[in-house]
Amino acid sequence: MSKQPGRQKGPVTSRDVARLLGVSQSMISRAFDPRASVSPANRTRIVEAARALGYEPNVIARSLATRRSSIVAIVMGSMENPFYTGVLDQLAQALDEAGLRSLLFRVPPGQDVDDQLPALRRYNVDGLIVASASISSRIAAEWRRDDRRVVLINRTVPDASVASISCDNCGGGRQLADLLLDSGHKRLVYVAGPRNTSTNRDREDGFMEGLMERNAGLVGRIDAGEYSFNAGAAAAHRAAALKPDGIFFANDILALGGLDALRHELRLQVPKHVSVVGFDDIEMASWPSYRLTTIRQPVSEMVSSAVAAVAASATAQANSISLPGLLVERGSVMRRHGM
Amino acid sequence: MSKQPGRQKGPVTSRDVARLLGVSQSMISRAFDPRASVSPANRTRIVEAARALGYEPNVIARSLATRRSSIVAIVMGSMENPFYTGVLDQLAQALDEAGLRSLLFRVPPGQDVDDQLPALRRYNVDGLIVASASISSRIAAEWRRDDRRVVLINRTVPDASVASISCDNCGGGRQLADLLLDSGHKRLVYVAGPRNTSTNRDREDGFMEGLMERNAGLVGRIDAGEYSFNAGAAAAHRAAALKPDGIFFANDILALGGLDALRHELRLQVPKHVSVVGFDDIEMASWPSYRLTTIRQPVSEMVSSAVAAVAASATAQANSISLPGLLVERGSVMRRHGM
DNA sequence: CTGAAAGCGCTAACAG
DNA sequence: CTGTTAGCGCTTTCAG
Repeated sequence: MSKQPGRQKGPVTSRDVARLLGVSQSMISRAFDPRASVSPANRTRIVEAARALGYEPNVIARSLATRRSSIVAIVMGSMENPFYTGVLDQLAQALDEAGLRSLLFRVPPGQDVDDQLPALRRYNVDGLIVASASISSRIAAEWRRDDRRVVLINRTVPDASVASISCDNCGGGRQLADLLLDSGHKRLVYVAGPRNTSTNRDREDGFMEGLMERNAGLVGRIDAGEYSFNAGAAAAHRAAALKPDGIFFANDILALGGLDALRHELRLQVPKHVSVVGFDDIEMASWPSYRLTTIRQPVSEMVSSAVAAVAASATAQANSISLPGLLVERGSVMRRHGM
Repeated sequence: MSKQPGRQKGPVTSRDVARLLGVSQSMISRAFDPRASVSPANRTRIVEAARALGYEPNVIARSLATRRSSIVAIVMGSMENPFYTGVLDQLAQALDEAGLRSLLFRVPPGQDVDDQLPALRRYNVDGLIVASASISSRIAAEWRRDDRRVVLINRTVPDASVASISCDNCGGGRQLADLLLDSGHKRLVYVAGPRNTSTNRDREDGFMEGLMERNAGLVGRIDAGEYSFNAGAAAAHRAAALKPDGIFFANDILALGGLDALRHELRLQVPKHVSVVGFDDIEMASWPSYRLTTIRQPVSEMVSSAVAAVAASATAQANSISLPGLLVERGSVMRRHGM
């Protein structure tokens, strides 16, 4: 009936370690808290014993006691846009390196994030990184009051109290306007993404401002409706009717779809007959079949800022960061002479 | 000093509900367990009160008590291969629909999954879905003994006790061999992916068997080393030296890279000069620039089987499922006459 | 610096 | 069917 030493029933707990060493259980808990006071001698004794027994603090129990979990939720809307799969990949990695776990939370299209967020709270999630989805500032405030950070990637909200980090979409739009104008384009079309996204709005605003400053304008504006390859192709058909010499698609996936439709369905040459530019610089933009000139979003900086923000202490102030995009010129724009 | 009713300090707990209704706390716990016995009258009274107070059971506490979490970990190796981002997307959605949360666990390239798995155990993760990574059968057995299901997607292990679900890679390889032979190809090259993956091995085996059965063979075999666009391009250069009339790339991303290199760097026409086929049917394979003939993996079936397996009761038997792939013919293979 | 004790919020026997 | 009583494994005062 006596306990066999080597053969525990469950996983080893702090009490097992305590018993082995003849110290109190709370001591071994402290030994794993850097800021707690334990004599150096005991601390090393404890970590050694812990390793020997294969002890690791149970995160769930800790979470129950502390009300934190060191897990952050990544909220994702559609993953149709490859840009976000890149973000997700880097995010997961960065969080991991910061000692945080990622709970992936995929919002079905058409569903509102806000409704699902309370459910997340029950997991004691420490923070929220929202990419490719929106969130009401009321909910954001609730989380904040509860000392849980929320940061938006590539989306901004009016409420200044919620951290958001994004690319300078407006400035990017301007750069593209300048590029197209400088190279002599006269008949420009803008293909818009979903109308309720701030990315789309800012890119368009920047582009339009850039044009107007130089007394130029659009020959037309097409609404693609969503960010997808097929929507880009469909938009290209409608755009082609306008006989443009340059098209700015609100993002790369749209541009790629458009490019292919222009070439393979509309029998137009890009860039000879019409130039096209996009935004994001997803991986496929650099593939030889496309060679799309576009604005590169500084994904890794965005990701590390986001992780830093979510890991920041509660006292830290929520601020919005906007990082400049980089124009990368490839083969989809041609200099036009004459006229 | 008396408690104000409306103004709790923390979130509302089961005890708050109990107090309000004048019943025991355990009763309210039972009310949320369908299999527990509570008088119908009380049950409805409780759920109403709960809703009124905004009570929801705390998952962490539950997890501590039950040693389960309704969280399953998705283990992902590289997300470079777009095939897996599709899998991930669907997986997250399917798990969500099954009432499970997904903890995303990204294994850095070159790292071994096994080392990180114990860390996951501390989260009381109910199960493990491993995609694009390997796991030792020792670890798998450990989890299993602990009543936590592990299922592999697109990877098999010798040990029959771990569930695995994959596409019939071997059969797919055969189909491709037949296709290429039927259309009169004589100089075939196989471009291999990472040598230690079962996907690569099976596809190659199936392909070779298909060839040998018809007394055909390869004119060469190239090792791409990894599953990536650039690796495919590099492999295409080496393959071209062999003057092939048909190339089977071990998967689509390789094939796409190869296709582009063949056309834009090697100045070869596909399929006129050389046919190419891939495997997976990732989204880009259907893009007009590529129109790649390939084998479609039944991703949604694979995903739902995986979720079913991970949610299965402990008594359920771990079995391996292999689903047939579907040949989808597009424009990258040409019928060859003569000789 | 260390130990004792009181929770965190829930589940699960066990009596009644 | 319902209440009581122990925990789950850890953190955190509070004394010593």
